[in-house]
Amino acid sequence: MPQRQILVTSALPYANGPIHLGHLVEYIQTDIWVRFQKMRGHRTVYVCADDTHGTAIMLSARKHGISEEQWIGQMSQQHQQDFADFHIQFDQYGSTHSSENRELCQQIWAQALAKKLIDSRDVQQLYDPEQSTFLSDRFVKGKCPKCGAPDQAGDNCDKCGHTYSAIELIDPVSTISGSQPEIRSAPHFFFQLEKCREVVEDWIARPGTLQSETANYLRGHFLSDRLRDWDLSRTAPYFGFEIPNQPGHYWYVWFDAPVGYIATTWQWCQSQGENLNDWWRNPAAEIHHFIGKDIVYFHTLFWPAILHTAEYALPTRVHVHGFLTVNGRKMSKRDGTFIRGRKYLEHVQPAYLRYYYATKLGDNQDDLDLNIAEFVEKVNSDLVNKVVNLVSRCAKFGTQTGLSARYPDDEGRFAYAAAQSEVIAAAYDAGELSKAMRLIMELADRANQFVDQAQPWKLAKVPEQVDRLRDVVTITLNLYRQIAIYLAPVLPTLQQQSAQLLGEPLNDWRLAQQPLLNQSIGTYAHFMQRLDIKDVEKMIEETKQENAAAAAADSATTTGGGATTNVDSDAAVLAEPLAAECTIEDFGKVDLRVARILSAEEVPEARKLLKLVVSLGGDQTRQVFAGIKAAYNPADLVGRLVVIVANLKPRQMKFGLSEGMVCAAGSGGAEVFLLSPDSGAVPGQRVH
RNA sequence: GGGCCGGUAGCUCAGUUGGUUAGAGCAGGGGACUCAUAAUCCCUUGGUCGCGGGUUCGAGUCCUGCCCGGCCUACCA
Repeated sequence: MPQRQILVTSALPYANGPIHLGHLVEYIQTDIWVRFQKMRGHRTVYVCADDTHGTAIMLSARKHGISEEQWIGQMSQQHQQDFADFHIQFDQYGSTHSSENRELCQQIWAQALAKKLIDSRDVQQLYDPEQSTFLSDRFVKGKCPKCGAPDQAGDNCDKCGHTYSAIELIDPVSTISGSQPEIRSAPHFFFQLEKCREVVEDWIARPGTLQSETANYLRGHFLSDRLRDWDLSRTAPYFGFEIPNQPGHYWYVWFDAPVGYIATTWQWCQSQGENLNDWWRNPAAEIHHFIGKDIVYFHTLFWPAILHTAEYALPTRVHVHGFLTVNGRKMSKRDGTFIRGRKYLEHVQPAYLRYYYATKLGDNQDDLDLNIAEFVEKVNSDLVNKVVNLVSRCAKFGTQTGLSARYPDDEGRFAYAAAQSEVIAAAYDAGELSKAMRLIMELADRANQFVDQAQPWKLAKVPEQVDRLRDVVTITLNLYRQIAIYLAPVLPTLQQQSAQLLGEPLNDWRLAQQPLLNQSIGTYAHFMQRLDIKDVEKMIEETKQENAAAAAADSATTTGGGATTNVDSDAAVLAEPLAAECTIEDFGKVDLRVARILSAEEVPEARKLLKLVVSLGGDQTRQVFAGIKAAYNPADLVGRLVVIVANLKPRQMKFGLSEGMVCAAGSGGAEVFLLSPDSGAVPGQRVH
């Protein structure tokens, strides 16, 4: 098999919110595909980056009172931690706000200008005078100019379906400030896509470039007509790259975002001593984009046109997937189904989601439903009861006997699974992950059937049968080993555990062709635990509560203009009057940090204390005794974020050393309320 | 409004260019076994293939109308 050279990207997550289970459909799918290609021995590079520009990010930074750079910096850190914890392994993770990206954008822009593809003309737009910003359609509401329906966004009416321009809205209101926007005119720069029609049409017609539904969609919706010009610019204030020689004008985020794919590849090349042109201007190298169906047209119309303009290679294939629904419905904050990756990890291991998604993903754009009951059943019945069970039921014998020196007659079972190698590989390669999973589970069924027939538990009772027992173990573990290899792209942790037990790395697809022999077997400890639906339900319940709390807090801040009456009693502040004034320097002496509770346990001899171990990120942990026993159940605390006084002088207590203090409000006893940061905060961040 | 996609057993899905009594996994029912994480193995009950027309010797598969769901519809990210 000739070695392929494959560059793979996932869509760039927008640096304006945490990674949720919907995002993960894509990253997990891509990561599985990449791991598979690497196991097949192909030279594969997987790059991704945070998408950091645009009005929304500018506004978020403003709202939190920090610079855009600070905002996207902490977002990026959070995203990368989430990805790593779901075992998504990028070769390079960058940012669109990088010097490499700016330079590439400038080069591409210069070529577009030189080829006379950029046109400039005035555009009328709504402007928020209070916030001093132009308003994109999503930040304005008004009455539909056609049917008069209230509260419609700036592009189309969801009541009558009429599409219009934001300046046509009746009584428009800025959703940022609540003020009445004015109409202002400003020049914008347009990319003349129609001039690239032939390039795009040829590219779409290349076999393998697109799934048929994507090609149909493009032909039916765009290419049947004149391709409209694409507005590539935005007017200040905007967070992004300023256009050279055009002060006050910025590239629209969708211009510089996909260029981030190249920029991040470039960063990787620099770190590896590779040449960028070997990946982006090399006809022998493949380029694969994985994206969701909502951003198809950016990747399949503008992007190939831009690439062609700048004389880069066009993508080999754009893999488009559908959206995630939960229990058959759109993810919703109110239902608690808008689940953050971090929240998932507090309750369930990443391997289960990776496997479940794999069983449901094909090479199509159908939405994928995360059905909670099915999720639990599938994980338990496939992974625990079938696959891991194979090891679980014979490892004990294997530890006693080791593996035979010669592979025994197994009536063609190993050979069958070895022959399935290419069928399974073809399914992986085509993105038919659900088919690959089905084929692999069939192998697990066959192996379990073998064990039932061979009855090793009976052989183990007869000392003279030890040779036969060793043979049965050899067959079973080799059949299991093939399965572990085939599942390795999906379940890297299982791959490692299996490798350790078998004393051999399972990092190459071809290993499934030859049995492992003459090997001693380590001691087995459960590779996976059965999943309890209660854990999943708890995850949803907590998400629901957090979202409700966040929504309440949000509405409290946005309606804080005096219209709402404050009904809180003054009892608390009277009970504990304010302390004497302190200076900012005084406050600075107290180092408050966000921390995650790693473990919580009762201190039996203590009346009020719980012993907590909290993490400040990395391997920095603190042991803290907190007087919250009456108010909190230890099991409920594990995983949650709290605020601690991190530089408090350690204090030796009867039960051990306390290295900090957990912040809480309340009068004491059962009336104790731990402080939690809003979602987005990560352990180690200082509270200012 | 327009475009694309989907609608197959209780659930999640396979069904290649139309061809014999429509398949799998899970769930349900019965039995076996006891090595294994209430795991495993054997047998088994479930379907007017969204609805109505049409083409054909023959339609889940092709055409057409309708119903339901998802996405897109361009200075939205």
